[in-house]
Amino acid sequence: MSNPKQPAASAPTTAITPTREENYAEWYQQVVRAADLAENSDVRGCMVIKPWGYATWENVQRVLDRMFKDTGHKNAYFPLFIPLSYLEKEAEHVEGFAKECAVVTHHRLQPGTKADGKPGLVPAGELQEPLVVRPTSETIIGASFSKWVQSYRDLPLLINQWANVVRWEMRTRLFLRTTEFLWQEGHTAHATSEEAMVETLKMLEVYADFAENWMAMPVIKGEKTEGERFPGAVNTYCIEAMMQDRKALQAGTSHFLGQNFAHSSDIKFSDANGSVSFAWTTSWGVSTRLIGGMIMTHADDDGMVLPPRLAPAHVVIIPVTHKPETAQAVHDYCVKLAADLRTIHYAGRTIDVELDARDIRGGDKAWQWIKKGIPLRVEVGPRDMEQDSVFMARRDRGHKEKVSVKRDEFLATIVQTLEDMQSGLFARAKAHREANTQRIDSRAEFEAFFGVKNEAESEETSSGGSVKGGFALAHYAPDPAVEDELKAKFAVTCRCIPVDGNDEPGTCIFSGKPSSRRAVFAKSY
RNA sequence: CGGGGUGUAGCUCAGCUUGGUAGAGCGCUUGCUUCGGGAGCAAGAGGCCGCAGGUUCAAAUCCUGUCACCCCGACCA
Repeated sequence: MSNPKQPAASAPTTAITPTREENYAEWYQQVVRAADLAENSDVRGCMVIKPWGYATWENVQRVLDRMFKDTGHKNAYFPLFIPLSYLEKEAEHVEGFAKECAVVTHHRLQPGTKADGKPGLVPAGELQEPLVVRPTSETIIGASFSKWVQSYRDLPLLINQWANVVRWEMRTRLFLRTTEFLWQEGHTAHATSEEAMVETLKMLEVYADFAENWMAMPVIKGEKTEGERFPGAVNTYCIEAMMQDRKALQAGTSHFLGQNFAHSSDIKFSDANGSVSFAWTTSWGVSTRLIGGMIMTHADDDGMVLPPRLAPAHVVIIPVTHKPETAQAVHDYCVKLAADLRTIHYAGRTIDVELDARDIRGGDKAWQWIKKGIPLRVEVGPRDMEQDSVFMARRDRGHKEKVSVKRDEFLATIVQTLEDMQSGLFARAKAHREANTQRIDSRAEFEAFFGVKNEAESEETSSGGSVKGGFALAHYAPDPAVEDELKAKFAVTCRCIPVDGNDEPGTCIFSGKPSSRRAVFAKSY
């Protein structure tokens, strides 16, 4: 494939322009579009999740839902609308979310004159009390919990809901931060502080397990410092992943809420001795942001790369049928191959197959699937059929690197091949994180590692290849003032204080105070 | 809410300075030739130039107003 307009030495072409090196943020948008995962809606800040993206989310849901049920949780559904007064009950909670709430004030439209003087429909029937579109559901679920919990025998109460929420963000990006997004939120109530904390950490573990073993995205489990804590929580735990541009992505959170929401929602129970106590609650969630994490962890300059275990389809069969005399036979052969593949079990379901018999050119077709990130592509033409073999390409290898495999062998090894890709993706992502994680032992080293803010920004827009930083592991005695300064000067935040048990005494590189372990610092999404 | 920018075909944009009946590329439709890795040629469909005023014989173009969106900041899963 040569480009007549360019000299022979022209750079290799990529399916996505710009490349990650050239402009990471724009590359991300282009991958989402080229992979047909989602698109912008006419509604500001909202996205349309397209079938390929939604099917990926459905796989996330299916696997996580099983994990939640296996840990004793039940699904339920609570209203989209939250009375304003509910939100006002928990002081920190209001403060945290008030600035980004969509508020419903009317319940009817009627013909009238709009603000711009034109005739049209105008809101009528003002509500006595405005309703807030849930930015999260602690308060309204708390209201139910207070009714459901009377006795210690009602505890623990382990509930999850799959829902949409709305947070009126200033700046949005597909999957990573949209005004409306899909998520799950777990809400639990317990008799003791200890039990609630065990739950909080158990679900953190579930998230880490899912991220690493299903998304192939290595994560660091840790606790947030005060400034990054969920509004109203006593402790917030998180999983943090490193994206290919070395920025951190918070991929999931689990909160120990203490008795804060039990107080504000009046969740009380009588214990075995007949004395009344407030319950201890937790909440935890992951969202469609995970899809953004998958993209930024695995995708390359040719588009999406899906971890096989969560891919909407594992393999696409592309019949090569441009010779009319063999077209029908090839097609029949492919239908049979698809049927046989669909009997094979993999990662909790059967192999999902796309048989792409569309009447478009083969090269174009193959590239569409490359961009969508399907793990395996197999071409079957008359020559392959004669030899009873398929021509297979893996998405984690070069797009020209194809091998002829006997049909039986292909069927016998496909599970192993997919698992191989799955673990390969994880290993690659982990190696990238480790290569860009540094132990930092002084403030000077820290500043050199991240550079000053303005410098970093100009680098980002021009050549992403020289962006400084990554994960810095430094001793730190938590202090909000220090974090404010780091954010202002370096656009760096304390991502978390890891809970991996690797305690190590030292001194804070900012204050010189004693520190019992290293924290993770990074630029973040 | 501050600072910058942009509204023209489904998408990306040119045209505007210097007014003269609407353009390109991609995509789409049809036909022919191609076809084991992003095809070529030909024909075709598709736009009240964001909206409202004004200037003018004449406005995508100049003027005024307005709305929307985008980017940068403050805020965030």
